[in-house]
Amino acid sequence: MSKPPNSKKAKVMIVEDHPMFRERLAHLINQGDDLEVCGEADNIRDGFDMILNRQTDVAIVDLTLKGSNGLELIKNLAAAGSAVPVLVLSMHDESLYAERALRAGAKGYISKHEASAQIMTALRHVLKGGIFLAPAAATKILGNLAGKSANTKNGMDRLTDRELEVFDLIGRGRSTREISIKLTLGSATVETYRARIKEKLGLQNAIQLQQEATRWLHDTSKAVAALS
Amino acid sequence: MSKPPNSKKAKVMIVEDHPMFRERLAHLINQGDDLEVCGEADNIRDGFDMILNRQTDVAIVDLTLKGSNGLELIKNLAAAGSAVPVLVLSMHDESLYAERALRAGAKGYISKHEASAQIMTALRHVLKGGIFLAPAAATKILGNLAGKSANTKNGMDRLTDRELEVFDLIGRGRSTREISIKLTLGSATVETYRARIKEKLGLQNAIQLQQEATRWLHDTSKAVAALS
DNA sequence: CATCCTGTAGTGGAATTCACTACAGCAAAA
DNA sequence: TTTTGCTGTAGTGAATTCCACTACAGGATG
Repeated sequence: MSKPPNSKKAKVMIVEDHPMFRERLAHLINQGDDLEVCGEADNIRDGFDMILNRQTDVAIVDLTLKGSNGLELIKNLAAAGSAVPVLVLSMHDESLYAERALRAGAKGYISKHEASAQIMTALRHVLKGGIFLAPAAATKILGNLAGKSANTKNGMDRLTDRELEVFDLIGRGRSTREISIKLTLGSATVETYRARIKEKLGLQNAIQLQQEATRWLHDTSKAVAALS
Repeated sequence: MSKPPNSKKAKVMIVEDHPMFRERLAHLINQGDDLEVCGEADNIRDGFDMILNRQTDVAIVDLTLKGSNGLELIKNLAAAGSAVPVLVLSMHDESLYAERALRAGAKGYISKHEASAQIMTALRHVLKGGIFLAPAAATKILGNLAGKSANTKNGMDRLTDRELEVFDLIGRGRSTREISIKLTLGSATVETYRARIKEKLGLQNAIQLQQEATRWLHDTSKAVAALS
């Protein structure tokens, strides 16, 4: 591998499946004199391999990759004993995901809606070993850790990672069978998740489940509600 | 900045709420010698004003802005008699959105997952007056339009009273059986309505039907709320 | 009058949903 | 250090629903 021996720059791995976003990110990273992109991936497999094989110093990972869940990648890295700090990027502001990401082993969580300077700040902070969290997410998580009472958690918070993944797919209109294929599971397993989700969210039947999921996806990706 | 005086650049308006994405887009647009960014907005209000006031030649609009739906912006533009062609950007690949966008008056629909070159191609195509659609969405929509060529009413308008009634109840989460009871019909009859609705709206299966109905109800109730 | 559209309904097989049960791994609790 | 509880995974069989067709009558339309 031919690489400049002079590099004191920290190596950053990008795992992100929106080309435009990735390009911009790469550009910003390479612009400073302290960071350089050492690889880009648009799926968890490549991301995983590259992070482990290229002496990565820090990784910036999108949670919602097209093939599968970025959470998966983070868990795999942790399981493989990787010490590479990970900053999670997400288009959901929902601190729901922030908590899950941190639990999975990420060192930071930032929304794609943030200004680029803010994202770079977060990246550098995480590289230095810090934890980066947006204020909103931070208060929520801290609150959760403090309160700790399980019954405080309402609705969606109670869903496990896997359940949430299935819920999301349901909202995207995927049938049980499609979901089972996508996640490489038996359809019986997906059925179990559906049943558990229904139970946790207090839904009566498949129709309500479908509706809740559709609405949830609709509402979380768009509308933060009227300014009234 | 070498700007050939003989060639007027087309003015592009960007309405997109992810800063990183917007920056990259602006950069790509300004890079060529045929286009230039004439404004950027991250919400529909600013977007609307700027498109109308700055002799915009083409607009590129994200469908999922925070605060509200980009669809709204497109409809408003159409209502205001604007002739500015709009290319819709979306992170949903779902062709359901593509159809809605075109109906609302957009001239093109492209996913954010596409490569940047592809997006620029789409933008230029739309600027020149063309319609740009990804193959998947195209086949679906054309299929819908094909059968009853030219002048059939679009979408919902084609539903008969009874069908609309059923559609509404579906959106409210009623099962086929519940609907049949509520309307004092045989459940077989309701099934027939479901089948006809699916056919008229070009829906593939029960899941899509459910989703469409849910969304429709959601949208219309939101519209009603906006009026008051 | 021939046809299309709409409201209503039936049939039978394919597919999905649902209510249970099962079990292993792991973490928290006792 | 057992025990308990949650999570991820999967199976079974019965109940329900979906779906593709077919059917027919009363209007509207051409």
